[in-house]
Amino acid sequence: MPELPEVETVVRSIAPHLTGRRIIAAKFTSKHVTPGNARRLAERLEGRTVESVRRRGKFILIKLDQGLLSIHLGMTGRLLAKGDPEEHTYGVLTLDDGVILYNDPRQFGKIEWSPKRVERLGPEPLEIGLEEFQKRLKRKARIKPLLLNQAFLAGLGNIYVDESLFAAGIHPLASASRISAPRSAKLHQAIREILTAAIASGGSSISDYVDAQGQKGWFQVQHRVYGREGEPCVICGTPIVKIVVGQRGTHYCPKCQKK
DNA sequence: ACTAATGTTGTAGG
DNA sequence: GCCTACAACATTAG
Repeated sequence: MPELPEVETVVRSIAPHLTGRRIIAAKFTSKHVTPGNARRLAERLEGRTVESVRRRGKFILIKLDQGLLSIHLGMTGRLLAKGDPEEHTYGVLTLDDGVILYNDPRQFGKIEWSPKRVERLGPEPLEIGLEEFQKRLKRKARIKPLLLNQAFLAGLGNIYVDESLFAAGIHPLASASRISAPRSAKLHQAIREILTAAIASGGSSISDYVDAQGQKGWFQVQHRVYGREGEPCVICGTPIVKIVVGQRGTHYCPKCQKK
């Protein structure tokens, strides 16, 4: 479900329910979502008070009076501030006021204590400056897999990479180092504008994504290439093409996006 | 039955 | 170290 805008929306919608709350009890029931010792993780959480909730890349970081809890939603994770446990509920936090549920049918998500993975993340796409962005682009890799690399930039996923490359007029197979300065400047701006607009729309709900209240986002209606294979390009009318790049479905306009 | 899905990680090879 | 392809994780929907 989750790329930067979706995770940001979840953080904003869950924060009021978590901040200042005390965790009375915790229970985790998936060896995939909570690898290692789920029981010990629960014990570490019980009795703790939540100081703040923030996002870093696609991670939800919950700062406690002692320690840090991180939640990554994987592909189908949902963090909900209401409802009852269901078939695929693998985490329950009982608060002094309220309950937080973690649902995840595919169990690709992760709930961890002070994860090392967060330290390896690249810069935030909404914070990096143009100069630094262009400097980091001087690499041999193809632009699409590079933008998906969380150590390069933290938070972009398949939808927003395709949308950003379309907006910048860059072919997904283009070599990053060969993108001209005006083009990379356009890409930098496109990423910022698209992520900002997506956050304002509450994210994109393709299949699973909802916020902490169970509300869907609406940015999917503004997608210009993602999920539009065979449909006319909104700029030139050429049918949108779908190929595979780095094992990921990749949508682009063959006329508007040149290598 | 088969394929693809908003993600990440580990391995192998160039 | 960088880059690429492939497999794996588990479930659902078309």
